[in-house]
Amino acid sequence: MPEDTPTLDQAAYQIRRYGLDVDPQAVLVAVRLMAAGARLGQAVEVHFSRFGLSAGRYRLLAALEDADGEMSPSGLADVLGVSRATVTGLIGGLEREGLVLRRPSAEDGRSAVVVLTARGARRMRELAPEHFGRLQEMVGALDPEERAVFLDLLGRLVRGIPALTRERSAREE
Amino acid sequence: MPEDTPTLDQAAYQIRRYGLDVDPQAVLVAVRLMAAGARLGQAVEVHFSRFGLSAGRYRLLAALEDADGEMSPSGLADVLGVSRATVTGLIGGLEREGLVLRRPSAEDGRSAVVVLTARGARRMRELAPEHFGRLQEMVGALDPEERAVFLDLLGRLVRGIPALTRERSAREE
DNA sequence: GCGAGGTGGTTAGGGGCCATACTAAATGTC
DNA sequence: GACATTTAGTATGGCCCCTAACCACCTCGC
Repeated sequence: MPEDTPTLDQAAYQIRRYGLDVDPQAVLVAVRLMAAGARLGQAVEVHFSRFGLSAGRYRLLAALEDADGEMSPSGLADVLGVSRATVTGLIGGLEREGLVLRRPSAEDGRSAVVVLTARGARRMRELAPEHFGRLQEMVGALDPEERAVFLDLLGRLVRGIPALTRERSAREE
Repeated sequence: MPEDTPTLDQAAYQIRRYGLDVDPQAVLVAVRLMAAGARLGQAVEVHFSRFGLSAGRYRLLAALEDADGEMSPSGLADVLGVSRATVTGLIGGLEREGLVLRRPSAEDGRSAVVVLTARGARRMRELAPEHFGRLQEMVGALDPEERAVFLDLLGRLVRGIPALTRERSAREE
């Protein structure tokens, strides 16, 4: 699984196979971004597994810290951009490890409050230097100006993602 | 889950909480790329589900086309960059749908050959116009020069991914 | 030949994510 | 106040991906 795949030629070949009028370079951007995302996602899981966490669990703990240590499950789901069911699963794992605990809400009988434990806070404190250090190292190949350019371009691509899922008008079938 | 999260301020805040000497902008690039990858991944799954496929299954069918319709499971695993076990699962799904079939290899008694069926080829032909069209649309916000810049920067970031998983030298603890 | 080690494929079990469907509690309406 | 609707959280079952373990087969060295 080399890292510069697919190539422009491969993309062009796949498009031409169906006689489509599509820019191979545009397709290449989309496909490479997907591949990079998948690759990065896997590396991040390996990275966090060293601390007994996963990417999702880390993000939940970080969100908890940002909220001064307390937050409801549905609030977490909103902030993390995942479903409530996923948050339930993440909390379960973190609670088993004692990094977080669940307390019923005083105001709302339906609601719960997820609390960052001292142990959870310590875990975050311990992994922070290495975590952020490695992230910085990964991005080190880009100078600050290039990073700004990348963030701009990436943001514009992200805003184009709805093109993949949007319903099309009827006459386009 | 807004699309410009986290912000530079949020990244800076999380870093400062531990008194680390890390560039917030670098961290932001890493985190945004992760978020974009996850977001794109989900959108792609929705996209492919319209054709009764998933991203993994589509990629397998495409790899099969590139190899003129026949390939061994382990060859597919190499090309797709996933484990052999994952390929076994993908083939299972595709075989149930009749898009692919499994045949024992004539030369090697251990090996199997995965064959793209006529139905599989037709499915790919049918979805191609919409698939590539939407990809192009997603990338439409970037002009060709910007796309080239993006591919360059993305490639350099991908080459930095090993920084996340690499073992560190002993004196760094 | 024949046993050792390597390779191909599958199974089992785990985690992350999702959608769907359910329960319990809060809220709105009459 | 009683009933319908909405909301919070969870359980279930699915897909994708992984690793580890396993079996069958190939291949190499003796």
